[in-house]
Amino acid sequence: MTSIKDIARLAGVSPSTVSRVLNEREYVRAEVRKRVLDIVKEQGYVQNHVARSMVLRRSFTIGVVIPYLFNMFQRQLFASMEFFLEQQGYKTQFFFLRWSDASEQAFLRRLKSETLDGIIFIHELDNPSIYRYIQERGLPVALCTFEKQEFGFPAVHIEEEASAELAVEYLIQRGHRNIGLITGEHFSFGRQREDGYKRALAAHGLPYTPERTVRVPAYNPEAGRTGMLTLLQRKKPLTAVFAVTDELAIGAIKALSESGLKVPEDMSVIGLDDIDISAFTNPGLTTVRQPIFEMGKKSADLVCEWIAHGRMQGRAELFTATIVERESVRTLT
Amino acid sequence: MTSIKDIARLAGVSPSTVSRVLNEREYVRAEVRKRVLDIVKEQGYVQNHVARSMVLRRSFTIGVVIPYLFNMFQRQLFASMEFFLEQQGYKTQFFFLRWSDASEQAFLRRLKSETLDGIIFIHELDNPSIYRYIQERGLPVALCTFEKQEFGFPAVHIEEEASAELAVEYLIQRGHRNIGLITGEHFSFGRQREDGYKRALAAHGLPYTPERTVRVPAYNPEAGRTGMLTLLQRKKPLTAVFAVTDELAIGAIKALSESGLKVPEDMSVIGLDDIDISAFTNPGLTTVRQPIFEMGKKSADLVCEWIAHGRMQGRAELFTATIVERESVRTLT
DNA sequence: TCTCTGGATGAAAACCTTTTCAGAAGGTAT
DNA sequence: ATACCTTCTGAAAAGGTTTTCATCCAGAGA
Repeated sequence: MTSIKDIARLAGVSPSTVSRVLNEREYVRAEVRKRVLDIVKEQGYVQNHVARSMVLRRSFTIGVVIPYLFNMFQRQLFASMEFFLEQQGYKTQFFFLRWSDASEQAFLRRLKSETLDGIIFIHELDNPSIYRYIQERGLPVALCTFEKQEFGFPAVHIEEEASAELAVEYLIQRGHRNIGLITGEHFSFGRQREDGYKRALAAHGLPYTPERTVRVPAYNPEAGRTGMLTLLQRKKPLTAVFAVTDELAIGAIKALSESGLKVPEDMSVIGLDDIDISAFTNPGLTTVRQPIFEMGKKSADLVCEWIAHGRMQGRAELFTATIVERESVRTLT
Repeated sequence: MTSIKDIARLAGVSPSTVSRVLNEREYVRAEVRKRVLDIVKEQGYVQNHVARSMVLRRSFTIGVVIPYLFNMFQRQLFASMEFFLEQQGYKTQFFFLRWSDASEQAFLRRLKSETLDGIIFIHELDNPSIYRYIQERGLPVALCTFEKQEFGFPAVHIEEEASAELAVEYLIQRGHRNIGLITGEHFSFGRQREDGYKRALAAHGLPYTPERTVRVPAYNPEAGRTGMLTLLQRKKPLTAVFAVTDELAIGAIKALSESGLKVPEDMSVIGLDDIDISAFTNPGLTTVRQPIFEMGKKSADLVCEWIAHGRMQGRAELFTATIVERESVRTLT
């Protein structure tokens, strides 16, 4: 491997000068610059990133923390982040966290050993020790899809409760009175969306009946399917269901068709997120759209600006969610 | 940040000794080892990974090259790789490549500057210069879902042609004679699956009619949708369609339902891949399953073993695909 | 002619590890 | 007592870069 020394020798200058050329410092004669650049090109030399990181004590790498079994919504989110991070000259290092203490501990160790320049969370951690470490170290950070009041980190998210309310409101306005809820465990957005559901009910004087709520262990289609099945089994009158994520909704629709029920004729279903695939289900899923792409961009910008300015720039970035009408909701007459 | 020197000073030994303890070398008194370990724990010290990579000239990092707009199949694949790589003590660095020369060049530069220990491709590159560079450098590598005869790299994949043949054969055996094909551009698997389609037709004495084939610019649902629409437009008699990927098939089903056609009553659809979501479409997608998880594991193992033994271990790993029967294919009577 | 100024350059230190080599201490065989 | 192992330890070099500091040189002003 050719090093900066080789280039220096070949160009008849010192390594310092080559470094200056490569990093576009001033104080180097145009003639010398050209000679160096020519040799660099000729030799196909590129800076050794490891050595560079070591001396500069920064890695030009942003960590992105994401659940190991990330869903399609999170996938689109991190694709968007990666795109903007790359655009600004940063590499992205993904950390896929499992839902275990061991996994979080391993992550903390890597965090300490790895010289990241910043970090974005798309995954809400229960254990505060990691957030605490980040705060103490003053590492630039952004939270995406949730917030942590206690730490005051910049957070990028929609108004979860209001968005859920929007979905249920949509159902109520179309004449639905007996509305089921499929939600999941863990993560504040689950609770918040549940609260939004209750608030919408309350706003219209509808009673909250616990039998119409089912709580499943994950936010994926399979969980949505079993959730819908148990809801059906309880035999409470039901004309519509709000699933707190699109993936749950997709599973719910599957369960309904398995049970010989038609969507939306026999049962309306509404989701929340608007992931890509929701436009391709049968029937097309009516849902509430999070501006995924923009949220990814904003998160990336937030850490990059923090790094550039040396201190935190914004606090919270609230995005608004909007209804996407497709075919999974019927108007009752 | 505490360094190995701080630990050494605190423990009253030299940095060399601390290093020996940390790397579990022999020749250090049990008593000293314990003292050092205690201080390490007390100080929460972890080795600086960058410095370590520099002196060892390896990064314990494997690169995974994947299309920027990776599909759900590739997503499951790389999740599986990441899992096994992590298990063997490697970090994973993802490279999301866009479909452009600039993107490939940028990747090559990073490849040169980054000291990766190995690399896995889930993305077939047209330009041979990258493969050539890897070969010259002797970098451990594995190809997943395709192969490159000229380079002799280890490759993990199914028999593409035979798998496609299996799908079409399934259709033929259920009485279908007029079978459409939706395939995409780029990537050898598209061509190979197309060949499999033709071979199945030929094996049963059925004519190949170009009007029943449509080639779309991508392998995603939207492309599948437009593909199906043009197929329908051509008004050739058709009772079944083979989409070369599940995502295409999902889009095709959507197009059919938009056109008022029922699957499988009016048209049968079969895919290939068996991605997670295929079990949740309506109707459930009949498809051909690639053993995604195992293929990811095998790819990871291949590079890890290459690294461990210092030279290439296997050449090609062929996996077999199997039919997954769901509800999107009807038997003609 | 002498001093000053400012641009251009190189030598060397620093970043944090690992590893080689040499040496010390203690034991054993001659 | 000497020579020779073993086991353990530390000093120093090495890895590839950036940056500080010192030096050199040319031109300007006195």
